[in-house]
Amino acid sequence: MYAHVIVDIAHSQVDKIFEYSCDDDLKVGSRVKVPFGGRTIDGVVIGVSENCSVPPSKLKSVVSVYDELPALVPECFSLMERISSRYRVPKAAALRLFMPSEMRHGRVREAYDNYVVYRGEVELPKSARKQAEALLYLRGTGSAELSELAEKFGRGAINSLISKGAAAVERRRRVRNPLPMPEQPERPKTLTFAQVEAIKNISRSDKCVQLIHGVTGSGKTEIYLNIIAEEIARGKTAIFLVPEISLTPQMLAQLRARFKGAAAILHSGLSAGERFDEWWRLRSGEAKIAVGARSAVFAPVENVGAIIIDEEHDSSYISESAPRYSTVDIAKWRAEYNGCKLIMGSATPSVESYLKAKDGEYNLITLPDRINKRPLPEITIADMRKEIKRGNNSAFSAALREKLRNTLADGNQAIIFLNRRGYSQTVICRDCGYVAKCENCDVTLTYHSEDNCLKCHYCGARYRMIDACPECGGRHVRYSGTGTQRVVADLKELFPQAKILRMDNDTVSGKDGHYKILSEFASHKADILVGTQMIAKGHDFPSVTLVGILDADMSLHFSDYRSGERTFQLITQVSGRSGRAGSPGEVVLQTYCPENYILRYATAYDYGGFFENERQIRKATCFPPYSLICRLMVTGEDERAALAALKEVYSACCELKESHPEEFLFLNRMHSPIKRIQGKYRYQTLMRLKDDALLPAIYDIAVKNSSPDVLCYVEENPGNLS
DNA sequence: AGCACGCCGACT
DNA sequence: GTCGGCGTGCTC
Repeated sequence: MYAHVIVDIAHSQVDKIFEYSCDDDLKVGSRVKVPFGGRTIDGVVIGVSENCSVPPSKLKSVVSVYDELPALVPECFSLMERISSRYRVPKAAALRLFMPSEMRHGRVREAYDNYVVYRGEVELPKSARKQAEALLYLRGTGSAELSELAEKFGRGAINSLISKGAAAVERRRRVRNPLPMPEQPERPKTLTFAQVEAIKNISRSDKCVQLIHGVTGSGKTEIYLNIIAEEIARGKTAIFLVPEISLTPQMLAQLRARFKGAAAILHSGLSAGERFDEWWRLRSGEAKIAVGARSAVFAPVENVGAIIIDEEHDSSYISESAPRYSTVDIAKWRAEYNGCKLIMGSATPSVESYLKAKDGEYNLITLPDRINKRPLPEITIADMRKEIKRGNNSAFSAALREKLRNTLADGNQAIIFLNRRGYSQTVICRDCGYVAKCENCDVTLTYHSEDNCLKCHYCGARYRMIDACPECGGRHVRYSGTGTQRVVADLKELFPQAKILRMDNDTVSGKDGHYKILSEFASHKADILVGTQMIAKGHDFPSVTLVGILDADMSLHFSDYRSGERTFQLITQVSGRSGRAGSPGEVVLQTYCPENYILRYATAYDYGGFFENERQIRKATCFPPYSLICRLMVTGEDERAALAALKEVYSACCELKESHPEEFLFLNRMHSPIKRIQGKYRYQTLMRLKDDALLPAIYDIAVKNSSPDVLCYVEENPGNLS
């Protein structure tokens, strides 16, 4: 037999099938070790054949097979083909998506513990006190972990019992369980009429993609869980995707209560071992539901009955490193392959998806009310220009302060949202205007008070705080702008008795970081949660009755066609954290431009109005989804080499424009707004295209001009243009 | 991607 | 005379 192998080298020159002789029982999908150019490397068997197309002189044989059960399910190969051709990456790069990275090179394995098992009584000398104690204990428990026994009774005593035959050592598999929690009681929930109707609507629909537009708190999660339960009952599996970090304690508890061990978590926060074990639980069929962030769309499940993408609009569903796949694309392909439905949900669907639903490509399900007709929180606009005129220079409007005081007095919780980490935005010299910048990146540094230093939020570099201006020697160095740290400090002064938690990139470092902060807040161990973007997503905190949005218009001023959409989504999502249980919630939205139409629609919870307005603007100006923005990035440490590559790339794009003038709405080359990140210069060719017809050609230009020292890549409708 | 093979400059 | 620079080419 001959194995057709893709070797684990993601390079165009070896992006082909290599043949090896192998045993007759080698299964397609197996991970193997193969000799390759004088060394041994990993590969994946994508097919086997009776005959061989390479000359015998070249032929070598498979060295070893990693797993009994082939790691890859058959579906992977069709996905591999589509990914590698759609995103122009070598097949090996596409294959890597299907396995946790730690599994490559066989770095992680199953974990085992040594157990001591009781075998029976033996005659012990009177003097052997410890042995007698240990034996008594062991008789009671039947078996116990070796390390635990050794600690209790001494390793010597245990060894003696083993040699006398009273006990034996047994190796037992230990399945590493991420975020272990006590057994969750099943809480039977009766569905509302609207939820039942939504589920019926979905099952009746003959369309592949279902879009649930449901206001925050309308009970989308319960709909997902019911659909999953139905599919599991039919013997199918399910994939449940949530945005990057929103695998909240509540969500986990619900899943565990409902599905027990049938749910497996795939998440970047897991340890290598935990991810390995969860992955194999899915692969072996023991677990049926893959829950996780975008990479879980590649979960090793067969016979998929439903794929769910919660918070469909979230930017974390687009991969930011090669292959730059869209999770929705992959999910559609998998749904197609399995003949199942893709169910996407959001309170603020992306303009693109909502348009597809309106146009009839997706089935649209609308849930206009919160559960039990609970009202959406009322949003009060605080005009910060007036506050300043009144002499209030603090970060908090009078209205927000007042409402915070009341909320705390009532024993409720509040969330304060702002989009800026650190203590203050930056330090500026009042004498000459000098602003501290990172040496490796073209961005200003942010002051962090806890370690009294300046940090770069792009590369993480730390610099000593300056007390004099390095340019002019002036001593009037001042902070400007407010960050989360500063807000916490100010709040502590205003409300010394309140317990305040901060959640941003600085405080959630490490495994389970988010989980810890969120569960601390959820169990009411703090009164106020201050945070960035990451507190906006899908969390359910029943006692939160006040949400303060400190800089609502910050994201409005980015020169980006999606800034309006993002601001609307952000305000709606953050507001949705308020008043989810008993008492009605409130929101204070602070802004310097209260008349802005996006803020008007957001405060009125008018998604329909927002969408129609936005759609007309996009159509009139020819922006996505009525066109495709394509950014061809050129980055490298050597500025001259990068510029040379940019020139090549740009002239290739110009040629393309000449042969297809009707496709191009815009074409230009330029510096990226941030000229350097982590020591790499960044140039770009920016295009706006009528449709995706020329995409393959543009990917081609990027691939052809990439070299070891200059990286070229394509971004489609990039989320930000920094 | 690695690691061979291969052809020209400054050293024990 | 050789050691080593990294330019092309191949890996079943």
